[in-house]
Amino acid sequence: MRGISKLAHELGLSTGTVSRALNDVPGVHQNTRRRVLEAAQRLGYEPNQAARNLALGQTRSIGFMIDLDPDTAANGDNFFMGVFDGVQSILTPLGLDLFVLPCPSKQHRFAYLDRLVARRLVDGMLLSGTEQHDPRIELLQEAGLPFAALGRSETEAPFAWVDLDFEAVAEAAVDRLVSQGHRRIAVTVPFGELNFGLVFKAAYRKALKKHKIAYDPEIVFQSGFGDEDGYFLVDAMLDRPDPATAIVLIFEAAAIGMYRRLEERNLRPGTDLAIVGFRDEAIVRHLRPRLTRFEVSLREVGIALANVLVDQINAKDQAGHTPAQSKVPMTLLPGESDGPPAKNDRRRSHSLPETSRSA
Amino acid sequence: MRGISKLAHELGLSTGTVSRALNDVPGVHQNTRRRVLEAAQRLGYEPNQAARNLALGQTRSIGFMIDLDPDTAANGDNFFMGVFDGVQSILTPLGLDLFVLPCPSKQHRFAYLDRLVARRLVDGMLLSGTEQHDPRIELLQEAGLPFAALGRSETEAPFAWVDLDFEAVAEAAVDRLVSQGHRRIAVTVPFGELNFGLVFKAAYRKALKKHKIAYDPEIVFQSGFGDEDGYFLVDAMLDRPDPATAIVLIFEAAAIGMYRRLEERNLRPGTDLAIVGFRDEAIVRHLRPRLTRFEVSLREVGIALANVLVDQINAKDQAGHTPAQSKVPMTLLPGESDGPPAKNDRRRSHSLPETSRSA
DNA sequence: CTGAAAGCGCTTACAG
DNA sequence: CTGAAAGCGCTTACAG
Repeated sequence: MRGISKLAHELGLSTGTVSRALNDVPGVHQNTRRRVLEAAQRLGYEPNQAARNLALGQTRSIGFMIDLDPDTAANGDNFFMGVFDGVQSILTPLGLDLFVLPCPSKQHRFAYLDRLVARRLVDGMLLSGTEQHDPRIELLQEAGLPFAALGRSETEAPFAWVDLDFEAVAEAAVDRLVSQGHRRIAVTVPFGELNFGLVFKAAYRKALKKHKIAYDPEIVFQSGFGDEDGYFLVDAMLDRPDPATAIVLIFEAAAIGMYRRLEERNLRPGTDLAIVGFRDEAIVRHLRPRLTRFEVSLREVGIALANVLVDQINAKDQAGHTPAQSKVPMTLLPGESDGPPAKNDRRRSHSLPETSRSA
Repeated sequence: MRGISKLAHELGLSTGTVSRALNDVPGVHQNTRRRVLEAAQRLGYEPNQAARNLALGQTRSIGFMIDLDPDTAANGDNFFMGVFDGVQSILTPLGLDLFVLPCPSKQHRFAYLDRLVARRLVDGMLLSGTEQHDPRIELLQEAGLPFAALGRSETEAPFAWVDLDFEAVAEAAVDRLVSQGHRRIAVTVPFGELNFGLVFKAAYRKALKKHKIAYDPEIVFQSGFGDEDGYFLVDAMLDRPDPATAIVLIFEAAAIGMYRRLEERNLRPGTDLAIVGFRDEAIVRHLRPRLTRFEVSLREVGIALANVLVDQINAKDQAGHTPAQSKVPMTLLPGESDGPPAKNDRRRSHSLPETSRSA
């Protein structure tokens, strides 16, 4: 005999009573409950999770799907740990466990999720790295599994999400650059289908419009998450007709590469090219001149995300429930990397050091 | 009706036969098997995980416990994603799922693990951030749950582990510095009980002995994982009698802070102070002068770790099985940050800029 | 080769 | 307030 029946046997009780005592079901004598709790404690009893899940039809656990794809993982690295902690701070008090489910780099995200969902492994799912059209969202909607996404998507039906306030970033950055005298402001967007690129671009266009600046797709640069992407960005930006005088990044690491390449070209960030960085991170904190960037609490992101999911779980089967959606604020940390445009443009040096990657 | 009984009903078969067909149990007619597989595919059937776990007494899944403790999380950030991918590459083909189990920053590691183990959530466990004495190891041994640790520990009974080859790092770094003419070589060790600090220090002492250099505990510096730790390290190193001429780091980010502080003091890494960095990472790749550092494949770490665990699982209940233990090689990437000691020591400037943190 | 039945360890109406 | 029993959805000896 093992598990709850062993415990019940030792106590001379039925498993039903023991179960009720353990689960705080009302209608158990106080003394009985005390005896049960004491014995459980003493014998180190914990209910078998599988049996409990089967009987209850739920798992009391939440999955958080992340990508191990090296392109985005480099980014995720400095992002998710903080988010997890925020998520846990909400879930743990509710008795919900968090399992992080890393999708192997070689596996298809949809197939990976599909299998997990069908196996009824978790009661709720957290998604990240949402794409413009993200079939995972429909999958979860059809499966009736409560979920919340870290990131928006163009998907038709409304769904629960939390996202960074990319609109605020675009507006604050453009406003600030314009007030410094910039009129030709470049931006970065991610490669591929990641939805935040769209969101950011739209907000950027809106901000330009506000200042009556024409939109020029030529100075919207695709970039990856690495600092080397910033390195190559400098040449791509400057070695073209009518180069921009400023750029707004939505990748943390890019600023590092940009600083390095600018230095190699004997140019100075903030003087010869204005740079507004993205998230405040240890890796950019010590750039000189100090990088203008945005602060966001990853813990708050996790908290918001967990709250939105819990709301979905509570509202399950509730007909007219509107999924919650919220943006986490990003506040500007002013630095000296985004000064006014240079009076005399010394950026087209003819004795440039070669970049390590040939064009 | 749902699940396997629904599937069986549609096919006019018993659940037993369907189960056997699905699980490749021999003794099912070929045509029957084909029909079952086809129907399962068509109806998107996946076995309920809880029911399967309960019937089998196993979960076919592996847990990987990580810490969300901010002190170490900053490190883990740039470490675990690569390791996960390596782990998955071994587990997935074996039909084992990986759940990452993040221990909330406020929760006690032992209690967190204890609960997971008692609930029989996984068939095997991967541990990280092992401490000198790590009670989690005994917990798992007593529970009889197969496990492998990323990192060694002083724990009595032998257990399965994979670790970075800190010995090779210490020896290669000291050899190289000595051959450049250094005799006074400092090292860093982590705060707290993390076991790799001990391992590294022992290897360092051994390497010194080889070169007949006396060990001086005064130049063994405790450090955290952040780049700011490197920043403060510079003053701690230099502003003392008889400062070391070289230092070996076992934290990636520290080099960044050191470079910055040295620059503020008008000193040059590699010329005024020799620095040997730790793991090659994007964040140190662009330091100039180029940082001498070590390369290790995180994927290989994950692969080794998963293999060691799988070996433990297979050997379960096997009496005389010796747990596998292995070190992942770290190979030197020579840079220019560790040149010979300066002829004239210009390190004690009397017009130092203040550090931002007062002493 | 297939089916009927027991069992995995819980929870929860239903009696008493 | 407590117990006996059914049921959650699988797997697997045991018959046939």
